[in-house]
Amino acid sequence: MKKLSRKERERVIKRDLIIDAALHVMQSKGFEHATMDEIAEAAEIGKGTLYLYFKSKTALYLAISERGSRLLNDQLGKVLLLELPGISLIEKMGFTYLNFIRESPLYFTAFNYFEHIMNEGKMANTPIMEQCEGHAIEAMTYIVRALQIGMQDGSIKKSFDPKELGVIIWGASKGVMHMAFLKNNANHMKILDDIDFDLQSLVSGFIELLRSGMKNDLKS
Amino acid sequence: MKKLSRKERERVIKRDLIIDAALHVMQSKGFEHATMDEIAEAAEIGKGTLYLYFKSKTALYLAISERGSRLLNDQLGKVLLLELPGISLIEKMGFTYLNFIRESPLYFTAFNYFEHIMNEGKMANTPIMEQCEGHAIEAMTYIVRALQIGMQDGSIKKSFDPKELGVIIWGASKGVMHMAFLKNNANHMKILDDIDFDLQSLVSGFIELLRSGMKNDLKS
Amino acid sequence: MKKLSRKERERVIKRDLIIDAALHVMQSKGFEHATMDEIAEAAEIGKGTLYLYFKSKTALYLAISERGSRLLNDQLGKVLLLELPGISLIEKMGFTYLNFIRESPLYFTAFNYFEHIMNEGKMANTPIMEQCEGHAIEAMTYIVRALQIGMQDGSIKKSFDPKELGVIIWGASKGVMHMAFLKNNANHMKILDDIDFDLQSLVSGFIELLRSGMKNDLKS
Amino acid sequence: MKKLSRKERERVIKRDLIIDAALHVMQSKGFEHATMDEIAEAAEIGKGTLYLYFKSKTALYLAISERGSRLLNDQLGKVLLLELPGISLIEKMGFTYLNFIRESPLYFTAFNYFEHIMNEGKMANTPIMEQCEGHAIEAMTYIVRALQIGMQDGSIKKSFDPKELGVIIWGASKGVMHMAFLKNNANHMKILDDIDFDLQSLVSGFIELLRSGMKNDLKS
DNA sequence: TATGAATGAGCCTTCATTCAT
DNA sequence: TATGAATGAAGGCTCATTCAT
Repeated sequence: MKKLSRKERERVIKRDLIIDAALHVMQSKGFEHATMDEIAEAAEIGKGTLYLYFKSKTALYLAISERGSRLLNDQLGKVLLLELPGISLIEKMGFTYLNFIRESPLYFTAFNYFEHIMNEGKMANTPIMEQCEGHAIEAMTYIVRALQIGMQDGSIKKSFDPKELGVIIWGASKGVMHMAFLKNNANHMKILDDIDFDLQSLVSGFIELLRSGMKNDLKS
Repeated sequence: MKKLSRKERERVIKRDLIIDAALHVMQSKGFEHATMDEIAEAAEIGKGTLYLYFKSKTALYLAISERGSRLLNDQLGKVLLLELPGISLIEKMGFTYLNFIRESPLYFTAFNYFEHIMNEGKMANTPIMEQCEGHAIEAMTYIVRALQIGMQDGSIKKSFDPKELGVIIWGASKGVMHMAFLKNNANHMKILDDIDFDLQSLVSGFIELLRSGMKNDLKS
Repeated sequence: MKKLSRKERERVIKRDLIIDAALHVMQSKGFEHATMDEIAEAAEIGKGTLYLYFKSKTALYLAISERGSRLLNDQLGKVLLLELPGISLIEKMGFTYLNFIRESPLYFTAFNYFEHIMNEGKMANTPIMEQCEGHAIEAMTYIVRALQIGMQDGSIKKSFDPKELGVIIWGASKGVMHMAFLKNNANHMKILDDIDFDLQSLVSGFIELLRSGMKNDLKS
Repeated sequence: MKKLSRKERERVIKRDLIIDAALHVMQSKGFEHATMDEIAEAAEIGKGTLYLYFKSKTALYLAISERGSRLLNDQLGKVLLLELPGISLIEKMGFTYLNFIRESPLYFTAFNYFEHIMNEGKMANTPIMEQCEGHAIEAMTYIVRALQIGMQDGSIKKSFDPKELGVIIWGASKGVMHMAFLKNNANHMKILDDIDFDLQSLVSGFIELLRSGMKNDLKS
């Protein structure tokens, strides 16, 4: 499509390396305890340079979220191309989400950060914010499309509004993922010790619950 | 039961007034941007007095969460006493949660704060922290009990492990509530504008989804 | 002499109990980390009551110092009554000081506190301050008297000015005691580990040094 | 020896300027009443910059002590190179110490602060702390060496253990210096008014006392 | 473009002292 | 006389952001 000059290409690469470094720092220090100094050092650049690439700490965090949701959307988009009944698409999307989070759990935190920022009304109308929001809309759209396909092929009940159901599934998925993460943490709640589950089994159960709940039981 | 002296009663009342003030400040400033100075001023007490009642900012935040979950548990506990099939108990609990959050949305944020603190491992072994955890366990127990009742009375499938299903429902509920809040906020995502829903309808849909998913379809 | 009413006697007793408690708290917390709250609690009185007996934290500290130097002076005064050559009186006073500090090391810190306060010019002209200063003058006087006796009975060189020598001995003694305390502490300097000494041996050496230095060698 | 880059040299210079400023503030406010704000203002830098050079208030204090003891050791070390009997070396060291303190009395307070910190066990194992301790050991070593020389050349009695005697001299010297300072202060004890002495005469007297006490009287 | 020294607003927390009861 | 709840000044420290080189 558009051709980037060498300078521009180098800039994009460096930007990505900074995000890599930022993710690395957050893995050990936690999302909000990571300082710009540490990130700059980890990226092996000066702090001033860091600010050349990201206008603020928030912008850097959002860039992480943006990258994460972009990568996730790539995978969700491919699921939608499969020749499967709608309900199976939803199921596949669920496991796609699960695997993505399992491999890069930090993005999960980053997504939450994006929503936090949006809620606070900060950085409205900035390009990065709009990109993030665009990705969120895209993800929602994939889910809604799969639901619509399912309602048309008869695999999913028509009693739900597809958009509303999309929001429900999206929200509920995040909640279940969050719960699973709590257990994985060193300082989780005692109650979770009594229950034998992990990320995989919890999400599987959740997807099975969804499947049963959405399934069209009527003979047509 | 136990009789508190006048001093003790006054102390409890004042403590509650401080929590009220803290909640009020957070409504305008947001949970983490509220400062101890502002809270003290809102409570019309000196900053030193504030520290007399709450050893740290975190302890104050946790006290808010503790109060919230205590109030919620009171309501959940009463639901469990109703003579209803298990699946209806779950449904009622869902709406109880919904209404509680609608009336006191700040507690929702406070719950999340508690989990955040627990995850970070701060303040482990403090009384307030253990109270909060106790409440969380209690809430989970109410859900699991309702599920067990439902499995016995035949209103809920037996294919799920009740405890694991409890975790799923608990997590998913929080996720859906969170989604609904995003919409209610002034700076919500554009995608949510296209969809006609509110807290009520979204949770209703979610509960209906749960109901269908858990319902025992077999003739016995 | 003067007769104290019952009220006055009780007040003196209580004052002493508070000083006991304060000393006890300082033993564990250290002189400057002891708070008025802890001291009041240890004395089993209210904080307000504490302020009825001592106008300020500094006044309390000075009262400790005052008691300490009063007790020490009592002992020094008795030494002066002994029928001994002056140089032996000095020696005896040195060991008296040593034993007093060994039995009640906290007074040593209290003495230093008094000098600290005096240096800062705080609380000048208060009764307690003047009492403390009076005790210090008294202690100095005992030393000077012993020196004068020694110079008269020929046991001590006359080449020194007795008052100046008194100041030297007084200051040097405190410095040596301080050094010995450093060794007794858990976190003392490594250099002190290489040397085999304790409070007793160090002070003995010091007194022997003094004795030799002051001794009159000339045949008269 | 080692070559510092321009940046490194500038940093060292600035660090020294900050220490100068800190010393200046302490001259008027006293050691512990000097605040980081005041010191930063006196150094004409921001508070953040101050923390860039010194990690904590304690670290700054220790840096002052470190500089002081380094400067003093330089002078003590040179004394040891002189071709003089041991007893004269000790005497010269005494006057070296005296003059050093007279010219930079604040270092005297700083030395005491170092011992205070060491006693409390704070900041153990930090580089600055170890430097300070190293300097203290070095100073002690100079004294002990001079004593050993004196015992070998016959100018000092062999009846003392040189190390123990070193500790005694070191401690006693500090005590006498301290006493002399009390007199110089605006709010000194009245008793000192009656005595005609100053830093110089007091220390001279003390050194004469030491000399007599240590001198070898035996004809060899 | 790259740097990193400098900044300073802002926060939490402590604790001696007061005073109404 | 006794109390202890209330106070608020004061201080140390962090860290995102800027800017001169």
